[in-house]
Amino acid sequence: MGNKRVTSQDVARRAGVSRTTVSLVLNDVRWAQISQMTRHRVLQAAKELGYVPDAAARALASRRSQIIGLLLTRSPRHIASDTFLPQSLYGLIQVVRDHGWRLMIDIIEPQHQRGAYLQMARAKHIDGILLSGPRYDDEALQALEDDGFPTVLMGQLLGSSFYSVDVDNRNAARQAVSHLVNIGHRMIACITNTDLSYTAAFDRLTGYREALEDAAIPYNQVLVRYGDFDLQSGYVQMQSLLADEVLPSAVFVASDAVAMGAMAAIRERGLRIPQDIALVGFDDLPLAQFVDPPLTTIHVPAIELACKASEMLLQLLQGSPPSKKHVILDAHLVVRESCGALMAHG
Amino acid sequence: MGNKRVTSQDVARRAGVSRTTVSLVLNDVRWAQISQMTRHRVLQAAKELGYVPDAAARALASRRSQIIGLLLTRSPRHIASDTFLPQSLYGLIQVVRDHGWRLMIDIIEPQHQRGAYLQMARAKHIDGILLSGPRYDDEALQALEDDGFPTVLMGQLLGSSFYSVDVDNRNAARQAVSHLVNIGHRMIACITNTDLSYTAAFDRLTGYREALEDAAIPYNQVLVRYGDFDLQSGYVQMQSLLADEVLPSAVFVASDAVAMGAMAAIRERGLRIPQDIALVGFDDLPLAQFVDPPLTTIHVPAIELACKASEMLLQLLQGSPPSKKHVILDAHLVVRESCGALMAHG
DNA sequence: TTGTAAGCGTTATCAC
DNA sequence: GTGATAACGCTTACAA
Repeated sequence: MGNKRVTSQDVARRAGVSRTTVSLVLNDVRWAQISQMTRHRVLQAAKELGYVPDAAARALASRRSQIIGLLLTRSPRHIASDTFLPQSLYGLIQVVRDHGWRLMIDIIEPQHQRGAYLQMARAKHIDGILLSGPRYDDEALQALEDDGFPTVLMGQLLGSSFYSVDVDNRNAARQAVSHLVNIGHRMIACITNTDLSYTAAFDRLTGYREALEDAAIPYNQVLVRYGDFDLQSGYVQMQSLLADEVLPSAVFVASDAVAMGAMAAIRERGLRIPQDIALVGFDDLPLAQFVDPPLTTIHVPAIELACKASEMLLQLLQGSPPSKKHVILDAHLVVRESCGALMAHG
Repeated sequence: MGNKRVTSQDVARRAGVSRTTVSLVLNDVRWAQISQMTRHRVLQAAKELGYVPDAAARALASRRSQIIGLLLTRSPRHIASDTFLPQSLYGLIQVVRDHGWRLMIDIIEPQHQRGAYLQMARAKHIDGILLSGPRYDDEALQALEDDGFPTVLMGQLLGSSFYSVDVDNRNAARQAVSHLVNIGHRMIACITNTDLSYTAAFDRLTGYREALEDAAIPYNQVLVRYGDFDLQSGYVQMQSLLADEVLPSAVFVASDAVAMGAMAAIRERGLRIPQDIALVGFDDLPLAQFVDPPLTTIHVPAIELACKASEMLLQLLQGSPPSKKHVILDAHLVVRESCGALMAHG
């Protein structure tokens, strides 16, 4: 209808006050004591005119955009099959919106665009960063750290000063593999979720090694394969495992998505799960309980993780830093049917 | 390091030119002919100083934010299990970023926040909207249309003037169901992807009805169930179908995710796919070919759809409206193993 | 080919 | 309690 843009000036005029007052009222500034009457008049006028503050003007003047940047550090093609992402988004958007902020999303490719973090940060497009999937070999992150830009990691980076939320990948993996050991497996292969420059991948593999060590089973590199986030990679790596002379009796796959690819390869080969090969996954995607057989896996509280991370970042941005720098959420084994029961000896 | 913010003024000073020139060079303004030397000096200075234009200031002055809003119209809990979303994001982010824009994401809940579109639009937070999952009962959309706010629908809304990209849901569904008919099924149930206020759900159900009609099979409402996006809903609705006295010999499930829930219910009941019950899905998620049995489904070019939609919106925003208002991409049946071959008669 | 100057719509610092 | 007024950092007519 009204084509001319409604500004705070218009509201001020209509309410018979100054723009300052309008701003004070609309931003609910505490220390500025506004009379109830004035306050009401302003609110009324704003409503009648359908006034919506201009985001850019506000950002420019206040020096904060009220936007949080969600940065995904994976190659774009991995995003497409990232079944974990929707859960994160769910948690994030909820929290961010409830606080009156917005979410901007971008992908940082491992190889290129190293400086992309800083680009968004320095352009003041965003006030803070939520970084998913930190990598050990990410130098640009260092720059963020030096700048002291408000950042919360979804994941972990040992030795960095970033706030972070994560599960204990190492111990969870250890738990998963120990489960396999406990039901009698000794020939246990591993397919990682992705390459080891991702901290989560590295930690999960470490957990695998530790569990073997606990059971005095020698670590055998021949039994390890490297997944690459998606189903296809699980399928291919499992095929590779199945091509060896001697087959593992169980496989720890450090990602449910990769595990589902692996399951397909096992079936295709005419083998049964868990009778011929037992499988443990990691993530507990919503899908995990619906596949055949239902996947025994590590439950990662994806939504909770996202919520916690965004809450921490918002606290940081609102001047009340969270007490804990590193939050570790519980991840635990969920036993379903892909491991079977106790193995027969031999 | 340098703590004071670098402004275009600083760059201008260093390059020995005015701020205007800096702006002209950095924005690559065509008609303003800048000498190669000046141009070079400015670029050099900007680089040396690590200058990054302030997003808010730029937006305020130019009246465009260079941000595209991706609005998802589903209830937040559906987002969590939306395995389609990652593919869309993949396409979107690619295109948007390649054009130098950014992506802001938000969820519009079916019930609340009707005005949320306008909020973001009027705040000029975003220059254009990409709307995923339009619904027939969405009144707020009308306001957008009246405002003439640049919008592209991922999906369709018959009778609206919005630009849109979609597949032909009706015909694809018809194709899927006809396939079942052709291999001998007559008792064909349907589980929708979600409730019928979503245009895609409505159209797919219509396609189902049409295929039955083509085969002179009466439409039987008893055989229809309503899914709700996620696996769980497929599981529950399939159970409901299996609880009837007489079982269908095939089910058309209008979403792969829902179909996977259905598969679990069928297995749990001790029935085999496709021998006892044949299944056709819709979407062709990356997962579809890896489940057991591999799912026969309608392939929807998700990434292409997202790319196309964002390209159209960008064209719109850059003043060169796409020639076609409504783009329909090809969706076709992919035959895998969840339907089996020709049925035995009887 | 480049510079001057007037906005853009807020917020924030003072006075009153 | 409320109102001037100066930033905020950039774009863009218009002038030179």
